[in-house]
Amino acid sequence: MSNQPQVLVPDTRTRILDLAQQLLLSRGFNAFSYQHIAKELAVKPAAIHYHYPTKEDLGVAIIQRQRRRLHKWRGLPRLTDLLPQQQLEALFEVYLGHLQNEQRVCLFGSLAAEFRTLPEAMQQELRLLTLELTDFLAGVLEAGRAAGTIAFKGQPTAKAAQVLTTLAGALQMARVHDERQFHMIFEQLRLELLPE
Amino acid sequence: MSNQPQVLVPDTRTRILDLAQQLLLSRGFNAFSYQHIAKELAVKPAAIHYHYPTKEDLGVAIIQRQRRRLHKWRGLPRLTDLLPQQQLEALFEVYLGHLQNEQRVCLFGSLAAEFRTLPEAMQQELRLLTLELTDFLAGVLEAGRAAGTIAFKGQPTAKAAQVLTTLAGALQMARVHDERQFHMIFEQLRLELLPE
DNA sequence: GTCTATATCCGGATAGAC
DNA sequence: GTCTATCCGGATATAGAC
Repeated sequence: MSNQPQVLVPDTRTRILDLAQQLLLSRGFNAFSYQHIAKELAVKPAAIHYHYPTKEDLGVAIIQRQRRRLHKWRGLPRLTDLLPQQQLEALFEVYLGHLQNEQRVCLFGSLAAEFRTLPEAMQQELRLLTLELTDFLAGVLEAGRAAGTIAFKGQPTAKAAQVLTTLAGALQMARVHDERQFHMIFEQLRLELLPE
Repeated sequence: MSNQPQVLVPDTRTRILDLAQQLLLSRGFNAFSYQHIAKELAVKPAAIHYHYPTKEDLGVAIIQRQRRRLHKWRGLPRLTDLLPQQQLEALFEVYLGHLQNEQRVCLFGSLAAEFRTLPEAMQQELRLLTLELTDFLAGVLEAGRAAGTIAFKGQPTAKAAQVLTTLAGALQMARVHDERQFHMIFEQLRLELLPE
């Protein structure tokens, strides 16, 4: 789920975006500043403003990139060739990755709490991201149930929304407590969806 | 889940706490200020500092009051006399109440995202609150399963943690999208836990 | 218990030199 | 593309009058 050409050191613009996303996920949108980024990258805040004039631009860019990554990821043969239950496992792996990156929260989980304080453009992008993610998962769940390898009651869309909010919440739990809380919830999900 | 004596107009100290909690739930901890509270209550920021010297004091007071309310609520005969599945429904009602109050998020869902930016004392109080809530729900689930009226696989503690994070996440979903998203997830939960 | 006045700091953002 | 310098607003917080 990385989309860089083989460049060892990304350009400044990308390094800003990478770091901003890291800070967003670990501190929230209102609690990170251009100065945080500037200090870490050893540049001045004005340089950041050159690439992203306003904080809103920066926030929007983060979410849009994540949407592009999702689209690309959904289309990878490495993913589309998999069986539904394997695609579900692949999605689980992404969330496990969040946990291990010391980030411990996904974009939705980071932005939902302060949603009402976000610029309109960011709100709209986040809505699109969650809709697209839900849509993808609903398709996987439906196909898995048809094939008899994924189990759940009710409508695929409802179940997909439930699973995604649970995963987001589980990452938040890991932040408040520790990894074991996440794995507890995680295994509970797996137990219910993928019974042998 | 209200613990005021029959006073029509609460004292300033309480009005501050009430409003601060409302602001916390709707904007997050870092995005509300003493000035917001002061303007709404038609007093000056210095008056707030008199009652709660620092913002940390205010934040801690909010969580501690919620913990006291939970303890009181758990012990009410109106609750303890109920059957497990009814206690579960009563808990669901609390979350439905959040939704209808235009608040649309619980304390955990509000604070988890910016957790790392919170004062240590608030972090500790929030940990205690979630532990106590999980403990309560785990007991209800276990009793319900023993009585054959609540259905779930796995350990009661794991299921309790999963249900609570799902509820927290569902409220966040309602904020990002609309109430229907919440009800979808909500009915999915009910469908799985309380089958007829 | 609430006010005025103020100290201090940090946030996002812009102008213009290099 | 990055810098220096600066503006402006808003944040938490305190001192001391009333």
